[in-house]
Amino acid sequence: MQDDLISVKMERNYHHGDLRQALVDSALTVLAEKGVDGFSLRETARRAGVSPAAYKHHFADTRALMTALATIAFARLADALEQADAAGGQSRRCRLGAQGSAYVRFALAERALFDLMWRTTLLDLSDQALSSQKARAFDCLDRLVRGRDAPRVAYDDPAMAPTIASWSIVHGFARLTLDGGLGANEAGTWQAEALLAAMLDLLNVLR
Amino acid sequence: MQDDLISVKMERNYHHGDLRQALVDSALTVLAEKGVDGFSLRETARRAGVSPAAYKHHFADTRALMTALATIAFARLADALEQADAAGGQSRRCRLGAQGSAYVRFALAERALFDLMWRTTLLDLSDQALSSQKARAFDCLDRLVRGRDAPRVAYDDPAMAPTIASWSIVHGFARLTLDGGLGANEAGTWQAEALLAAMLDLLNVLR
DNA sequence: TGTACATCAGTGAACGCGCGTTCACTGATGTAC
DNA sequence: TGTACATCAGTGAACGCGCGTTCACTGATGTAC
Repeated sequence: MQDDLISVKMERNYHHGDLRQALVDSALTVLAEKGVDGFSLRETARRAGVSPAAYKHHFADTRALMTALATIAFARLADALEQADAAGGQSRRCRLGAQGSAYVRFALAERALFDLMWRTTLLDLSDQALSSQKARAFDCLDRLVRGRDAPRVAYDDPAMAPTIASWSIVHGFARLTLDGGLGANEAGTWQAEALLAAMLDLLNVLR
Repeated sequence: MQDDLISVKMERNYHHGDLRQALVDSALTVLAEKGVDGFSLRETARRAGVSPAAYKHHFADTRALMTALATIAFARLADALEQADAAGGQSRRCRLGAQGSAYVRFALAERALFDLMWRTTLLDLSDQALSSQKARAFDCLDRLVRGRDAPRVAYDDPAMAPTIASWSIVHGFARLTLDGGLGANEAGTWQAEALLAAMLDLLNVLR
């Protein structure tokens, strides 16, 4: 009863309560529905039931909002990879398969979010939160492939080849599947999982 | 002298001569300069020195023009792959390296064109010329990996795994390099070639 | 060879669109005394 | 506890933009007789 009154009051408040979160939520919805190219800030405001100028108190510009969304995306990806790694069992080969499969599943399930993560012209790459979540995802794979205690080296160091090869193969497969490079995969008949497993078996990356 | 008069006459002609080709040419320029997202038909018309409506006699709509550009892109890619394959020598392993390297070089050199090829929402996927050039590129790699006489099978057939794994690794690497997934590669210090070679060596795809 | 006329390939002004952002504003909240 | 006032978080109308496309048109070309 009391709660109802409060929540009604909050909904009708001139001051929103947590508009920032509400904007992020509806932005995620709009993004998922319309895709990266169809995304619009006005539509996001509309969904949040708020005027198109309201967002300015929470985000400097569209880029800032997009960057927040991409940060969430990388965080979710990192979560998925870490979870898959933990559930992957003892064998490193199995864990590699589990991570790769989680990567592809994430890309296929969250297509627009996955697109946004790599549409770097739309993002603020100097954003700390973004790059730290991105690093979290990368490190999860790198620790598995190169070993937990491998020294940190530059991305273009030859020692990185196994990690980058693994990342490339799952990333490339996800992109080709999403972008129709591999024929018609609309019907869902595409055996992404099985094929991916077969592909990772071709990769001499562990040991 | 005669030629000069003729060419001057042609330039000033109310009728253009070969507007279709001129539009394609300036579209390629605009695309390279502005990228896929910054591309505009009006700008293309401006560059061709022609009114914004003129294109209608040669292309049904923007999508048709984009599709023509993507077709050219796939044709160029297929050319590059075939050439690399021919120059790759006897060893299949070397030819694989040569094709992979050509693929990545194409992507890095023709960034906007490479982007467009995979931006399928902008293209008319039912276009015959487009799909035949796409197939040319795919077949070039497939013949090398699965062998010249391998039976045609569906893309999601397990027998396709080696071809798709190879394609995925070069495609993924190209995309990650372009999209900054692998750290700052602006300065050109990125050793794409060497790293790619090391990666392909990790792939057990031939024999 | 000349003329009438249909067809073709352009023009350029205009339309309508949705966008991100600006602006002056207003209503609610929090604080000082 | 009550009041004055600064601050904050919204409103909603308006601006300017460039876009793709439409429309009625016009100038050049090709063809029939």
